Amino acid sequence: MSTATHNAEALAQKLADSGLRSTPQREVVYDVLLRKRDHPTADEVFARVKSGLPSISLATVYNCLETLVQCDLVRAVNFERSPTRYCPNLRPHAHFHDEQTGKTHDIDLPPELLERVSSVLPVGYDAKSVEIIFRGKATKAVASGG
Amino acid sequence: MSTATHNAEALAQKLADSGLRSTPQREVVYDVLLRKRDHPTADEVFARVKSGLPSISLATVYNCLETLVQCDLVRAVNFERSPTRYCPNLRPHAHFHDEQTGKTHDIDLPPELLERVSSVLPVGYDAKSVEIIFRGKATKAVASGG
DNA sequence: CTTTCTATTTAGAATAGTTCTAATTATCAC
DNA sequence: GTGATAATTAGAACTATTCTAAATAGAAAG
Repeated sequence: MSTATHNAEALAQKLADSGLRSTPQREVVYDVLLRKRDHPTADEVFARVKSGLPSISLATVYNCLETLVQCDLVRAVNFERSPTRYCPNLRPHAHFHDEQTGKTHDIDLPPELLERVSSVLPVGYDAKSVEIIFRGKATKAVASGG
Repeated sequence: MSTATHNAEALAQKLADSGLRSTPQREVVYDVLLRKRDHPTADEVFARVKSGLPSISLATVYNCLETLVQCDLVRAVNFERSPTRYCPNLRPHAHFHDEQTGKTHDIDLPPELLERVSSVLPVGYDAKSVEIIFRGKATKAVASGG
């Protein structure tokens, strides 16, 4: 079984779990995110998706991205007020935003760190998620742009 | 010397450090942020400022807020794509975003925690700032809404 | 395999927050 | 005061996103 097929099946499963259907649009959008993990914006996803599915609309791309986020297959990442970026990395990680290049890098986190961070919350605060964003410059060429 | 006067002087000093002038608009905007630390949006700041300076324009409020952020007197805080909120707390702190109420709470951080978090960055990543955002619900009434 | 029902997609309009533009006003150095 | 520069202003413009209403597709029932 090809990787694309495998992804499509995993996607179909996750969608079904939420009572949603798998569609060509959702498959292609998800596949685009998995293929090039450079934290594209909705517009960029739209451009990439069109090569495989020329008739897709931007509204659908937004819909599909939103759906994938709801199903916990994708994370939405925001830096200030720039367009939302999408990230299929489900491992615990922070984001590093390179202010010179505009690129976004995933920074893997040791699992105990998120616990340590969450432990600073006073009684009465119940966090569902923690997000860590670094800003600065990456002085070396590194993988995973965006 | 009153607190407001003290703040105004601290502001004037910080502005001067950046080669900028102190103006009534900048003073009032800053004062509004200090008076009620509930992470207001630009619109909310505008509404509050107008009672003291009815002729101020929204564009000026945006300009002043931007200036204060540049001078490191105020932090801009973004949650997803909702309007930017402004925070005069300069101590190291995270933000807790209560999804039920929409309110934002400051979470003070032990200074070593930010170092610990920054220490996960691989060689080649030079972070100028770290931001930590919690999302969830605050189960008890607590100070510092917004 | 048609009908029915609902989910999904679509194009384009609408919205919201913010930034830009060009003109006016205030302030500083002389 | 005069000229130069900084700051403010109203309103237009912009951009990312969401909404709307109509068209399409797919599953389920018969």
